[in-house]
Amino acid sequence: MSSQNVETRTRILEATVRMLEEHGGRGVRMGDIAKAAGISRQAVYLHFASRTELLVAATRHLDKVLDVDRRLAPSRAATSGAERLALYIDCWGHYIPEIYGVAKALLLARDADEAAAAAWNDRMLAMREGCRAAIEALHAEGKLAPEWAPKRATDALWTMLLVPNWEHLTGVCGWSTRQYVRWMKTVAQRTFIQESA
Amino acid sequence: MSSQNVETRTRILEATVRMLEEHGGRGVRMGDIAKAAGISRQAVYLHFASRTELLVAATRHLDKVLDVDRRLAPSRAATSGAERLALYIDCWGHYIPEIYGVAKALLLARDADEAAAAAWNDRMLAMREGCRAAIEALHAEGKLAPEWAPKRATDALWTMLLVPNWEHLTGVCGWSTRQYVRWMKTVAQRTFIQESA
DNA sequence: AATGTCAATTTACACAGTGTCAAGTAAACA
DNA sequence: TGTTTACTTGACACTGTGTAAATTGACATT
Repeated sequence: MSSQNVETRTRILEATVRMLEEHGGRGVRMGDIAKAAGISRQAVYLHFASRTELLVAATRHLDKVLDVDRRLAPSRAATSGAERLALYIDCWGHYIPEIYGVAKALLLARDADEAAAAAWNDRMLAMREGCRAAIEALHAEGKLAPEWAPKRATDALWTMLLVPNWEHLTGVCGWSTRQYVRWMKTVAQRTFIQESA
Repeated sequence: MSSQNVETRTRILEATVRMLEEHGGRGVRMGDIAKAAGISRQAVYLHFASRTELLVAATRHLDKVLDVDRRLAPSRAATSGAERLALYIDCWGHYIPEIYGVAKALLLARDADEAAAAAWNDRMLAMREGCRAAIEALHAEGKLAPEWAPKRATDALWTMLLVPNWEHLTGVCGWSTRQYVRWMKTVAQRTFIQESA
């Protein structure tokens, strides 16, 4: 793998991310990406075996560039379950708009391609892990509202935070991401945190 | 339009609904539907100009068969805002699994076809109207939690009740529809109904 | 200077699914 | 008998993905 090879690969990934961002993840073809990267469509296949593989690689590339781990640090450092929950929602809620183009493309590819579905699943399972940790922190403090088993609460929080909900609220309803985050925090607090007398 | 014509049209619609139910709205082609209806693929185009048009007609057909209006009656007859909200969630929550196949197909077609997107939008706006009415009923009683403007609360409830959330909870998380309905009611109550002292 | 290697190019094509078009058929009806 | 209606068959255009083969141009090795 020569350095030329790596450079071209990176250029393709950057072009992919750029194009997907610009077009909201819709209607971007292999040829469009190739053109944006300044190479031929077929040359893209020298680096990525399929469209899905390219999308998955673009997702990973973007995660690296945006440094997910650093962003998650505040939530991990929280001193209470309630704080951890709020900080996690903050982090994820502001992350969504930055990955939206690529995420949407993968989300769409999912319908046609099993591999894309699996890749998206993986990603969402990683996100679920954050939800689980926040719920677990609450549970450990005895602050999880008593009617929720931790697993069930995790599923519920996980579902609330799914990309399509952000998409609908900001796209169709016209909310800002800030409003979205605020609503998610409110609902999560009222739903999962035990009311203290 | 002869009676022969109408009969065939109905047969196509029924085959469409059946096939989409069976396959969860995925991977059903025009040829498959034609075969299920006992006619040639091209004959389908004598009745419906495009796949999208067929899907939209199938949606309407199913709505008629399942009699949405009758189902909504209990919610409309509710004597309090809280009751109206709960009954609406009940009604819609149990309706989703019955329309899921067709709804999913339309949801998928949306990505490629503007007309499908518009049709789905229409449908969802009708659903929103139910949300609005429930929130409005709460608001009229002074029971809407004070931090929510009615429009914003409507958007929030609307989003919660979107099909993908049901899909995720019942599909990926393995919840039953009953559990889904229960969780939605709980969240809606805690989020939108003012805590009385 | 000849040779080999490698990235990338161009051209061509297979495949799936939608939608169109033209010609033909079979029954109903005037 | 001729016409209309509903449908059939078969062929084909279009789009986008993915595959394959022959070619070019730059570099490195010997």
